[in-house]
Amino acid sequence: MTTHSLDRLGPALPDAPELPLVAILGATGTGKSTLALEVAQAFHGEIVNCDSLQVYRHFDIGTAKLPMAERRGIPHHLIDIVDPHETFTAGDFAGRARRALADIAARGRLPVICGGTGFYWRALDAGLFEGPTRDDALRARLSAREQRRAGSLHRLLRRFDAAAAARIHAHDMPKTVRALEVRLLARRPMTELFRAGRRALRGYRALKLVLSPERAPLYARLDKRCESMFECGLLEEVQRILNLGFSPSVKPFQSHGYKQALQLLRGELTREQALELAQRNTRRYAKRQMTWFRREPEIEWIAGFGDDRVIARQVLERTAAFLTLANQKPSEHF
RNA sequence: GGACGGGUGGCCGAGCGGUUAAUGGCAACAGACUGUAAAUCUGUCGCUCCUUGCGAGCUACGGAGGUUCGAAUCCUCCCCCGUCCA
Repeated sequence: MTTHSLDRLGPALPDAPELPLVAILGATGTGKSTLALEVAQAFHGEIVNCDSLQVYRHFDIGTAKLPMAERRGIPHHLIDIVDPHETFTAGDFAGRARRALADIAARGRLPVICGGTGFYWRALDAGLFEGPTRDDALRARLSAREQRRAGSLHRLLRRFDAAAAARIHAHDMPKTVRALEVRLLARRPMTELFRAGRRALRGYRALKLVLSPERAPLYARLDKRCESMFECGLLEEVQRILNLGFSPSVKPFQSHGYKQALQLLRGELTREQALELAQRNTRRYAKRQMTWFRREPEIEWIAGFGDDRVIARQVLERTAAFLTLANQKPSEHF
C-alpha cells in the first residue's frame, strides 16, 4: 500500500482517527441496493451511489434505480444529479462522492457506498492522478485526424508517450485519445503524471464487500430482469426522455437496454432481437464487472445475492464487527 | 413414388479439389482498464504431447466406398432433414 500526500480533499492528518465507511460493490443484479438499504437502516447510514448511469435523471427503469417509495426514508446521494446530455466523468464522481462522504460523516452517520462501476470506485478510493480534464474541442480535432487516417492517433501517441502507447491497444480509441489529450494539455506524459501520485481517499477506513453469487443464477436473474424491463415500461421511458427533447445520441442512451430499446423504437430491431441483445450485453457487462473487482485490493467476497436473508445477516454481522473495531482503533494508540 | 435444396467443430453459418484444424458470428473461458467506463479494447477456444514453436502427432466437415499425388469440396450407394410435384 502506497500513500500519497497529494490529497487535498479529505482530512489529511495521518494520525487523525479514520472514519468508517462501508462499500457494497458487485456486478449488476447481485442485490446491492437491497443490501445497502439493510446496512444503512441497521447502522444509521446514508447511501452513496457508485453507478455511472444512476446519476442521470429520467433513466430509471433501465438502470434499475430504486424507486423513492422503496428507499425506506434513507437518504440516497448521487442519484439523479445530472441531465442526460451533461458529461459526467469519473473525476466528477470522485469529487462529489467525497463531498457526500464528508457530509454524511459530519452528520454522524455511516456512509454506505453502493454500486457496480469499478472505475468510479477506484477513482473515489485510490484516486485519479493530477491531470487535465477532458477537452471536447481538442478531442474533436483529434478524431477528425483519426478519420482522415486510421491509426494515426495511436502512432502519434507512440511518439508523444511511448509507455502509454505500449499499454493501450491501437484499436482502443477512447483510451488513445485520453492519453494524447493529457500529453498535449499537460505537456507531460500520462505515465509520468500517474507515477507522480493519485489523490487517494484519506481519512476513512473502509469495509469493502463484493457480492459474488454464482454465475448461472446471476445470469438467469439478469435475463429475467431485462425481460421485465421491456415489459414494464422501458420503451415508454425512452419515448418520454426523447419527448423531453434529449437526443438519442446522448451518452446514457448508449448503454445496454437503452440502446436496444432505441433501436426497437426506430424499427431497426424486432422486439425479440432487442431483448436478446440487451440480455446478452447485460451478461457480458456483469462478467466484465467481476473481472474488475477480482483485481480490486483488500476486498471481502460475499458468495451470494445481497437480497438473500442469510447473506444479509452475514453482512450485518460483519459490518457490526467492523464498526466496533473501527471505533476501538484510535484508542489503541494511547 | 418423383424433382430439387440441404446435412460443417457446443450452436448459427461460410468454404465448394491443395497454402483449411477449416472465414465470420454466438456461446464459453481468461484478461486490460491512469476523468464520458452499462463505454472501449485484447487473448484463448478439436484432442494429446513437448524442447511453448508461425512445433509434433492424432481425430475431424451425416455414413460407407471410390476417383486423385491430394477431398469438407468430385463420383457412387445408403441414412436423415426441408420445400415442391404425385
